[in-house]
Amino acid sequence: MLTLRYDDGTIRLDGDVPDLPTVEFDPRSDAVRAPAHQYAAVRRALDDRGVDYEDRVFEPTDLDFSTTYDLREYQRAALDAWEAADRRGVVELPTGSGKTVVAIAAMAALSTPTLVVVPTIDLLDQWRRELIEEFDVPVGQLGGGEQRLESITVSTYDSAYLRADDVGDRFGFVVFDEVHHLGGEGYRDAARLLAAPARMGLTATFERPDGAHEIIEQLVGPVVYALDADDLAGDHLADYDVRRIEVELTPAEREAYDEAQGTFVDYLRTSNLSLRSGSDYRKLVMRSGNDPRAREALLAKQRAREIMMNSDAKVDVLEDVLDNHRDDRVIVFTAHTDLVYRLSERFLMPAITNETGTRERREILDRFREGAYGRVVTANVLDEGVDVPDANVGVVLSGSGSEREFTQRLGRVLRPKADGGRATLYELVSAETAEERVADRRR
DNA sequence: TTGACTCAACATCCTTTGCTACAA
DNA sequence: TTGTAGGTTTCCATGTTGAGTCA
Repeated sequence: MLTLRYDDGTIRLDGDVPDLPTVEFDPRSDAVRAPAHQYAAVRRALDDRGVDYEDRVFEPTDLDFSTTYDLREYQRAALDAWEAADRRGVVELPTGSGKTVVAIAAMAALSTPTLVVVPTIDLLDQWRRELIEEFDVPVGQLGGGEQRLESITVSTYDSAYLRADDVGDRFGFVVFDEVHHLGGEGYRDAARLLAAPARMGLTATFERPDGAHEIIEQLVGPVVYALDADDLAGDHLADYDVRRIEVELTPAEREAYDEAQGTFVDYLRTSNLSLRSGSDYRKLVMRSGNDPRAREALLAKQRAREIMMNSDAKVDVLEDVLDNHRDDRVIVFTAHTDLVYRLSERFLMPAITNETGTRERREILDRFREGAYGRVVTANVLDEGVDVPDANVGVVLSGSGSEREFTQRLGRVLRPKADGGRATLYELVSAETAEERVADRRR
């Protein structure tokens, strides 16, 4: 009789194994194996061939999760689409639309041991609080200094990666929150080593510029349901405006920018390098390892970026914006920590960067939530994975060309307003610089 | 328990012209 | 004819995080 069991991140098949596409013979252990994430596919293939087998991958459990959530229409539709896709796939919904609720409803429907994987400790805490409240069962934790397994466990991507081969047969369902992270070289192994047949990914921005979302599709499943902010604006999210404000560089900034950008472009011209994609850029980075001129070109590009992103005129415009929104709740985003501290001093705003400790960060956000602070300035810290209180105005002083970053920042102002008011996101862009292209790219 | 530190991993990092192959 | 996608791999810099270690 054929037997399936979990063994060190793989599904081991002992007995008379038929010819299956997903399995391979492993000469070192003299056994036939499939990667653990192929468990469901192996079972399906055996069932299709009418093969009789004993499945010892999971211990039988007797769990009953129930939930009192009333799903909104689109959340129900997302759950149905995921169910119809064989309980594998990615739900793509904008920030603030209640992605968590979809996963919780799925957990209740399956009532099987579940692992929730999240990118940050902050999200780990949020999920645990929510799950404890919803299911009234002990919720385990992997990461943040704790290693405790329960039938519902929340883990960081790092800990899931470190522990996947010894917990891979404990969970029948795995939820990857902010699933776009799973495209990272290391993190994808976590998904490979887990046997969980039911898999759900949650994100607001599935596609990755490096194309790694295709690997996520193999490991979790394709996008089964997607809505963007415009689909929900007005009903479940605030209506919003995005306003781009062009600012001029000062003469001194212009001179320095043109010189630095010129050094970069000159190098490209004289070195037969054309930059058409991210990989061309990587070629340039590689060259800079042993070509001093390439290195100087990259450093010059870096200087040019700093000038256009942190120009004086942006700070002046920010002053006007803050004046016009005295009674609003404003989050200011930049790309550089130096500027965060400069703005914090000049406008007396609390600052949050990677250097801000957990406790101080929490205090600032709590006061922002209570209304004691009306504005906050940050670099990239609040883009994702942090429970940020409601704001209705965002000011992007500088950012990358990443569509993901833009979507996340927009999401910070989109939670529905009590008074039904509109949200506004300002984008400050230095005129006649590469930043215009950067800003176009992210939209 | 905490805080400070190091380390590894992840993400972004991009020009404006012309070329080719291929699909609509 | 017109529009668009193509290609690729190891480290210039900055920002951010989680894990681990040590006092």
